[in-house]
Amino acid sequence: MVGLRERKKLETRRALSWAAIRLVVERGIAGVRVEDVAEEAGVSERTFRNYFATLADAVADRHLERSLQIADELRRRPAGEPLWEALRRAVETRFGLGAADSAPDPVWVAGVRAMVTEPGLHGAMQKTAATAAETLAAAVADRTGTDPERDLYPKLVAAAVGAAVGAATEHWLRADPPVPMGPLLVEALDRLSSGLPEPSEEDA
Amino acid sequence: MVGLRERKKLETRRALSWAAIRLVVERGIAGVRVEDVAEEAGVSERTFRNYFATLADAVADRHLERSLQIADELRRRPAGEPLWEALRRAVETRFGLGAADSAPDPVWVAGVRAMVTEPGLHGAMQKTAATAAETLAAAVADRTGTDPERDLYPKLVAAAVGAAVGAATEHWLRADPPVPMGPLLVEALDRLSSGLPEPSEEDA
DNA sequence: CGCATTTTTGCCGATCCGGCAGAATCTTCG
DNA sequence: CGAAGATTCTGCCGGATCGGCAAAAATGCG
Repeated sequence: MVGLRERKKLETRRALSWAAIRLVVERGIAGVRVEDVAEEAGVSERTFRNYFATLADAVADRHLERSLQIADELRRRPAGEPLWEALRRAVETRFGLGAADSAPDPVWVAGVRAMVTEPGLHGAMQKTAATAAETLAAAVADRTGTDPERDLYPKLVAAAVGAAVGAATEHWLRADPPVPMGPLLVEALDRLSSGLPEPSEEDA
Repeated sequence: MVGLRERKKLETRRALSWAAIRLVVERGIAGVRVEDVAEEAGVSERTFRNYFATLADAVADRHLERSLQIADELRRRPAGEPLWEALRRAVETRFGLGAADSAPDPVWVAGVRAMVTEPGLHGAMQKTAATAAETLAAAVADRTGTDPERDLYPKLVAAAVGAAVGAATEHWLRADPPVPMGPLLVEALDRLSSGLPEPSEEDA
């Protein structure tokens, strides 16, 4: 039972985050004040601060929400499925933007590009990655019967997956001509689960 | 030929960073103002800002310097050595604190603990990791004859190694009773280079 | 020593940041 | 429905951050 309150809160949060993304894409982070974002979202500056500590956090929030869904999706995969298979599917489902058939939301793509490009956003992005990794580690631990507190394994897997997604994203943004995201993700994860052997020859 | 100028500049930088670490360990990040750090290091607050954008950056700077050395060390490894062997040695050399024989610097350990513990430092730490990963990726690319711009491989490896070091560090800090860092690092990297297979049974 | 270059510093306005308390809004319960 | 209770929004405010600017100090060089 989600009351009106919860819903409005989430609405405000998303409105603020989207406003922050739009404005930062438009003017660059240096040209955006917290006040501007608050106004764009129709709340006071003080309210902005009730939701986010910094402008960068607001920008990164949409990315965080997406990232956290990987763990959700992993838990949703059938129990019998091998871990890396499940991880690949989970990541593909939640991050496989830019498929050949459906064009991704241009605002979102511009937003991601800004997040990767603007140095002022890197901190928040990395913090996002860390949070997502922790959540994913818990899901991996549950699936593999390990303990995040005692075993190195789940956090290692989570961090490695995060690294793979990050590397794939960066590569995807740079790609010219554009390539679909899905295959890049699959390639990165497959390499990971094969132990990252040195590429034998030119595999351009 | 490094002039007096260069040397003094580096000295000031390190003095500021160490001062920041000491004070943050002592009072927590919330209890430290930039002004305090500047005073402790014997320079003006404005000068602090010539070196670091934020207090957190100053704290993380020693860690950054260490992290960048992994790439140096990798380049120093013999060319014939397999990549993962070289990576393991490089990481072990630069990060293998807490060996059974020599106790690590307590101030440094407390500093690392603070960096991992204090949420206010996470952003700077992650930024550090990202910078180090980029540098390491370049070294990996050189060694494997790949191109960081075109190939996914070097960044993927660098990010994965960073993840392994991070997971090992976190685990090391939590370990009670304390365990030496070296073996943890080796374990993490070996698992990586074996494709992170699911742990078969209880391997407590 | 005297000049060129680089670094340090004080000054200052814009902005950030978060505690506080009252107003506004939603929720629960009689 | 209406009042009490809980939560959120907002204005106010002072301390701290942040970075541009130009004068002063330190360093390097001929």
